[in-house]
Amino acid sequence: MRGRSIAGQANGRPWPEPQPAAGVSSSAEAAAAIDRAPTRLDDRPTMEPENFRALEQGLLTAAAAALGRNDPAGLRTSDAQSAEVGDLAIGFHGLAKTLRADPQALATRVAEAVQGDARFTDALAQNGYVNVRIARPLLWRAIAGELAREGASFGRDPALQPAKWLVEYSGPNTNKPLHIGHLRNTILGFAMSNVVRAHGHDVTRYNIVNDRGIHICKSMVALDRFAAGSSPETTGEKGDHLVGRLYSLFAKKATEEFAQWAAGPGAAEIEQYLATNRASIETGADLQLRKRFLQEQEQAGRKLEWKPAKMKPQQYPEKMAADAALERDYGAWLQAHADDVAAARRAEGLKRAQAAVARRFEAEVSQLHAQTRDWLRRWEANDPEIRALWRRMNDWVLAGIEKTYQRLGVSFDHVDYESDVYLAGKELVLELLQKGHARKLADGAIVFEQPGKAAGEAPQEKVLLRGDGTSVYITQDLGSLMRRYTRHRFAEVVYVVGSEQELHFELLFALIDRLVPGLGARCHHLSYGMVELPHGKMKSREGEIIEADGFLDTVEAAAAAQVRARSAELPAEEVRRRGERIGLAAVKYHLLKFSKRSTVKFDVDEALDMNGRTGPYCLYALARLRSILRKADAAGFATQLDLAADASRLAPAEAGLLLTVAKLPAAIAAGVRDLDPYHVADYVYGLAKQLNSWYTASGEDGKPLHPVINCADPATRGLRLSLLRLVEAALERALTLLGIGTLDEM
RNA sequence: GCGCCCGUAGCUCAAUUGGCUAGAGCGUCGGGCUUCGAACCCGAAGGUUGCAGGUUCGAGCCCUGCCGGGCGUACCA
Repeated sequence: MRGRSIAGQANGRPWPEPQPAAGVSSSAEAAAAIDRAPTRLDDRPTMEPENFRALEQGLLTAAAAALGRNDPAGLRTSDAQSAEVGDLAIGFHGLAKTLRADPQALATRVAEAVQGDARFTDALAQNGYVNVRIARPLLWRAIAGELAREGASFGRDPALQPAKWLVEYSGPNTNKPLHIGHLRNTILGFAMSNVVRAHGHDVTRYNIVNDRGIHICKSMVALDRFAAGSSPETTGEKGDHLVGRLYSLFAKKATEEFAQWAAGPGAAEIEQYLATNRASIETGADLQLRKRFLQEQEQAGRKLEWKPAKMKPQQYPEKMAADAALERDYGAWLQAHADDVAAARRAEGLKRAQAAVARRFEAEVSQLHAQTRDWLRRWEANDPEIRALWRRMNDWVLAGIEKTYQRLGVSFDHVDYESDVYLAGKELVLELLQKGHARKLADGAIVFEQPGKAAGEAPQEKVLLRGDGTSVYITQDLGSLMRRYTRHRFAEVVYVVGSEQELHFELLFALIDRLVPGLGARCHHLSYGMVELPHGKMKSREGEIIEADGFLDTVEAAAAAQVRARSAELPAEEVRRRGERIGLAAVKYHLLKFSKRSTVKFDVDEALDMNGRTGPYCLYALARLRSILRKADAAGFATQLDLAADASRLAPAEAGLLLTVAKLPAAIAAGVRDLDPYHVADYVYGLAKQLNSWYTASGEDGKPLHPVINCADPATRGLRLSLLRLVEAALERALTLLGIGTLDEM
């Protein structure tokens, strides 16, 4: 599993020509797909559309033909305005512009032509759109046929040119367990890789383990000095938790060491700092107090009014008077809070002094930090003793993290270790230098001039290689990216990394583009928002994190408690199993239901909530559906998909379900287009909701509108059972793409 | 300071990439279990899409300027 040596790997130049870009999605590709699709239904009326997409293309071609055009360029389908007016719509605003025509006139002409087409049963022209209803038998055969043919690969784009994709996600550190931030990354990345694969591409999943650097040395030193002999075997802890605890222990001991020093030999140094910086400290503290005062006032509805840009001159006197009053109150407030003022100044002074002195302390006084630095040097020098300890502790952590991946149900095809790749890239930087893309500073550092973003802004000098020849972050990423390219010749690569690293990836992609022209545009940063903790509600101190395993335990236990409450007779083991599934579904769906840019405010209560737009809701809809199928089976009814079912009996809600089933490929395509699995999460909920609504719908008399097992008419019952098979397949498929496992019973 | 992202219902978020009447969940109020699973369904109230201009047949989406928030701006990773 450990990555192979990369020695000599970077010698394969010159790099081969890049492959033609296999686009995420482009108009050219769409046009090519239209050309390829067998859509000339009007020429060959007996030909059946092989899938929903072909049906849409058939409609577009018919519309184009009605307007005297031989291809549907410039037209595309969208959702009908409502289910009452049709299944699909076409808007004519764009075409009207190029034709210098009235959109409504075009829509009317198309509506008239479509009326006479047996494939369509209704056409309504309104507001420059035509809303069309598709003949039910045709709709049924196209969609049911597509699912029957595609099976487990339902959702792919048959017109797609498959390409090689790499998706990198998770990126754990070996000094601590996974936390809630890793959880979003890992769930998002795994779902993304599934969605790209489902679209039809060849995907390789990558993980990158940050297993080297000063952080892991701290855990090692803590073990050495304060916990000698500890191991997962002796303490019974999960390896990642043990090492994480040692890392915290190091921080605690280092703080103690500093406090001791500050109270003794360092006291004079701190006092001196306080004396020299007194004025600045008092200003800083006072500013904070003023901010506090203004916040208090604002809550009471008062604030500084002086904003000349927004004021009319005649308002000036009034606003100035208001502000003056506020200032007077501030003076009084300060006097009333004299103790606070003194305390704030003391606290601010101490904070600054410690920050200022701590750096010197760490570098010159601290024994702990000295040992850590020494061990890092020995690690880099391949000291066998240090390497052995490092390897042992990394293995503890990785074994622990692997367990977390297993319970999450995520996996990788390749794992890179930074300890293997961190030296790669030096030669690439030298190559950039040779080719004139980078230059050398007086101290030997090699820098790249990243052009300024704003007009007139000076270019930023980015260091690619330090003066002493050592690598920085970008060096190793450049090396591993090139290594992956030479190995896989990928068409596209996706890095799932938080948005705070956008600049880094811009630089990385600009650099790789200099080495392999055109490659930069095929590298993507799936940049997602932060996971915020609700500070108010949870009293989470700064730096405190929610650790993944414990969090998952909490959610799964809460889900299990609900299962137990609902079905008391269930064996404990089954309660636990369902709790796991439901809890995981809740967490995963919560992390995927927002678009990627959105910051997720991780309210544990909200993630725990099983009602509303949640994972458990989706699981429930599917479990309910499966319950019907089970009972139908037991009653002796055929429940397999019947392509020849009489679709003319489809109720409106059922045609709607059928249409939604058919839109899974579009949701997947949108997910790939935006590099955001959120579209699939949105799809699942929409389908589940539609199913629940259909299920409970009743007529004026209060009787169920859509009985299945109790349906008196065998043909309708068969059709409904078939439809449920389709919905089941679509729900199962979409949830699986999100990495959410389903249940037969809840 | 500069750059990127964001600002939509009380709260949390969508909006088919510039198109039909801006939609969901939570919360609030009201209704629905003697028939296939109520972790459900139906209905109601709730919007000057931060503000001001501009482009367009058409703007939540594009442009400009403000206001407010987040992130970044390392020879850290």
